[in-house]
Amino acid sequence: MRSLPRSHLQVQKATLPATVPNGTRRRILETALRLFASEGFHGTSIRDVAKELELQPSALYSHFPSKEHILAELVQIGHEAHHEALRGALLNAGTEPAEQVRALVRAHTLLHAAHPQLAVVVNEEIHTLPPELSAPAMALRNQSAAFLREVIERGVAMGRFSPPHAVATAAAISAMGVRLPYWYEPAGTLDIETLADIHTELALRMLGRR
Amino acid sequence: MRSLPRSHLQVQKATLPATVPNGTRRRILETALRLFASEGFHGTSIRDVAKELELQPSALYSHFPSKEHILAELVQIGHEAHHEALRGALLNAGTEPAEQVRALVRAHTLLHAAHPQLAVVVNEEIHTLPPELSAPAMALRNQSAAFLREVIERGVAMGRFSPPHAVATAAAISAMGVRLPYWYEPAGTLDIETLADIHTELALRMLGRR
DNA sequence: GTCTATACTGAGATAGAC
DNA sequence: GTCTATCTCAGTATAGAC
Repeated sequence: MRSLPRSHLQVQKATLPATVPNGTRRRILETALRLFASEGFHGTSIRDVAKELELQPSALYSHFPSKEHILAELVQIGHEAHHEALRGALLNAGTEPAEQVRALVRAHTLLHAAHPQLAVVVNEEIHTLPPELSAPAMALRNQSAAFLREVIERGVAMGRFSPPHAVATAAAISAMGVRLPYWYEPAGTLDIETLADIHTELALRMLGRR
Repeated sequence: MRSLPRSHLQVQKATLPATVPNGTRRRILETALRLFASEGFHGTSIRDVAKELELQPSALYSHFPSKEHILAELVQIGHEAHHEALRGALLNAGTEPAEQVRALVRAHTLLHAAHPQLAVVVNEEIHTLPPELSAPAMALRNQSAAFLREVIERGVAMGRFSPPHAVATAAAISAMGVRLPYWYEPAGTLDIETLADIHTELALRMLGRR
């Protein structure tokens, strides 16, 4: 390997949500995920993936019709897990805007901390997919973004929040989670529950909750 | 083009800081920057760059010894501009921690808003460089990160700031700027001066300034 | 579902004339 | 400093046997 890896992302075992069934297909996805996160999609060849799995390159084509379809599946899995986590969090959060923000930020942060490689690949490589392969994920992404936006707008309307700018503040809150895989190391001193608490506190401070 | 481009990044003229002298070398860097931002480093071929410039591929090798060296130059330019902007801002900011944070966040945000493609390429592709080519930029990056970290630590020590966690809050403040190119469109209703004000306000709220 | 073998294409880079 | 021509290799993917 000639390139400079993302150090802690590379060594970590690439974790996929439990929703993906075991078997060769899952092993392909896990291996591709780790390599895509470390070397990028275009920087990883079908041969690299096959070698890691001790398979011949041709064997992969029994499971996926193309390398792009492997990426598309990862992108879809990531977006489904994210959307499901936010939806579930909101469902159990009561009606108070501050509680809803807490639930959303907590879920957003925990997911990015638990699946850092998936987050990196999903966010950096979705643009390399042709539109027909990325469309379902993009739809989910828009819905997930709307969760936070709507909670903030409702909190503002109810007089609970006073952010300097609703859209920019929503982006800032989301950015905390999205950037997590680039600096946070789960093996360090800061555990992910504490981190989620910190992010909820930062989000509520940005929103000027009263 | 088969891939889904980052819509507004693709159409925008790729801007390089004024420090890069005019000439063929600059034109190569600008074109490579636009293509790398849209298609990724590995997704862009030397032939793509040459075609866009109406040159033969071999002509590029009179200006750069390899494709990787083009990327390395862009990464270096980006890090130098960033470091220079933060250093200059801090120099003119007085001694009050809140003023220093304001200056740093303002510079950080303005730079990411003014050079979105450069920010994207620098952050997503620096890892594809071999360590010897990325080392100078990595050194600058560490110094730039230290600016904000030290101002926050000093503010905490002086009793001016009360962030829930200094490191995580510094990361959150930085993330606002880094994620800007992925959602902010300069052509829209939110001008970059207002945006910089919003980000400084958000940063100071996160820090709990009194 | 995995293998061996290979087709085909596009990649980065170089040689040498002008 | 740019051109034409070309080398060499690695890439995705397929054919057909087991």
